[in-house]
Amino acid sequence: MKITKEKAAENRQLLVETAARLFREKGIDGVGVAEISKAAGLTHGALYAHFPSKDALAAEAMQFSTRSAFGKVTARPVTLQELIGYYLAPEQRDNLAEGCPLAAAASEVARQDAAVAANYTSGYRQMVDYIRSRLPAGEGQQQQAQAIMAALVGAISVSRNVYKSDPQLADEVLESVRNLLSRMS
Amino acid sequence: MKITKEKAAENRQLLVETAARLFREKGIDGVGVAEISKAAGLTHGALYAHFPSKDALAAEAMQFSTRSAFGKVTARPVTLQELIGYYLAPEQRDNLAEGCPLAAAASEVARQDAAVAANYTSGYRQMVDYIRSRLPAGEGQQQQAQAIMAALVGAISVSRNVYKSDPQLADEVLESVRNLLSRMS
DNA sequence: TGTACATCAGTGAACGCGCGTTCACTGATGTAC
DNA sequence: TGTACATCAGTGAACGCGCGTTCACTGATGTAC
Repeated sequence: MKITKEKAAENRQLLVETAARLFREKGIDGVGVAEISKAAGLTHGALYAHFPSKDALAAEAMQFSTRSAFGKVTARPVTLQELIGYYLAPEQRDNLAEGCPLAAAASEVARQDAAVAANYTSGYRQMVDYIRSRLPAGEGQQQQAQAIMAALVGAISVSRNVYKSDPQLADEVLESVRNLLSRMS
Repeated sequence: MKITKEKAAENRQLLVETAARLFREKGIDGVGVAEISKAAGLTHGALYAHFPSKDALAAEAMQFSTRSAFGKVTARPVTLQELIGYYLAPEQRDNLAEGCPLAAAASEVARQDAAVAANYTSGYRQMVDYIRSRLPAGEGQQQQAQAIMAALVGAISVSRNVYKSDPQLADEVLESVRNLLSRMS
């Protein structure tokens, strides 16, 4: 049952988007190709018509989710202050599936396929460049931007990890890093 | 072939230590009970004589590794400056198996058993308290300590993730956060 | 425009494999007499 | 101290299950005439 080229392209894109969501939610090793395919309304055989392997899909999903997260941040002009507030909101922490992949895969990427890691690195660089563009000109701009991005990733990650046993502590983590970064920018 | 109580206790401890190392190195979902048992010189059956499930072992391993990492940090009196330098050294990044579990499991704990998460939270609190004790007295001490710990976790995680595609960038991340935290403490 | 056929996205059964867990069994240790 | 027996840490085969991947097949689409 062949379908139109247009529909096939749609299905491919749907697989990437579904994978990007599920990988962030459950981890790359935490979801199978069957689950991804089913969630996209297809069978796993169809997935292999579009991607040579799960790793290849993971690499493309990482690219998609970094771009998508970056797009949300840069949709309209925001100050660094607003960016930090947006990134470290409890809603971001609780929205794993659509959140920043740099945090969602924080301890997983180093163990993944090289292509996945390469796309993670690109996503990180893109965010650092954007943060840098919002910093006052001067020496150490690049370093500051890198430190801010790393602190954001750490804050969201730790907040998620302690959330189940101590939701109040989880909120405090976000607030603390928000204050730390505000004081210095 | 029963063995002495003493030897059995040793074997149990060996399983915990081996698991703590392997879980940090490959992720909790990335190692099986067979691999852990074999690395400890036992069979998986023996593992189940000591622990009711892999989750139970994971919880104990998390407790062990947080304590062990904390012990290394507090072995001798150090300033906050030294702590940050120690934690954000490239050697720490490259020594996943014996490093800080708060970073090694950064994006994995939220998806794990509640007992694992609870021990992660205890470990985090312990580190925050220690950092706090090294901060100059004053308002916002607790917040500062939390922010520092989160930034440390983020820096190590991001540095590990970008290392494979860009080792130089990985070093820059560590240096940037080192500078950020130095400037404010 | 109508017909014949090649293409190929998608289906679903099957593959080998490793997972966490269970369980009957072993045999040296630890204990009771 | 010596003997008889209960205990239980550890072994290894087996369990059902889900994993990533392969492949023969289907049938509507797209193309060539």
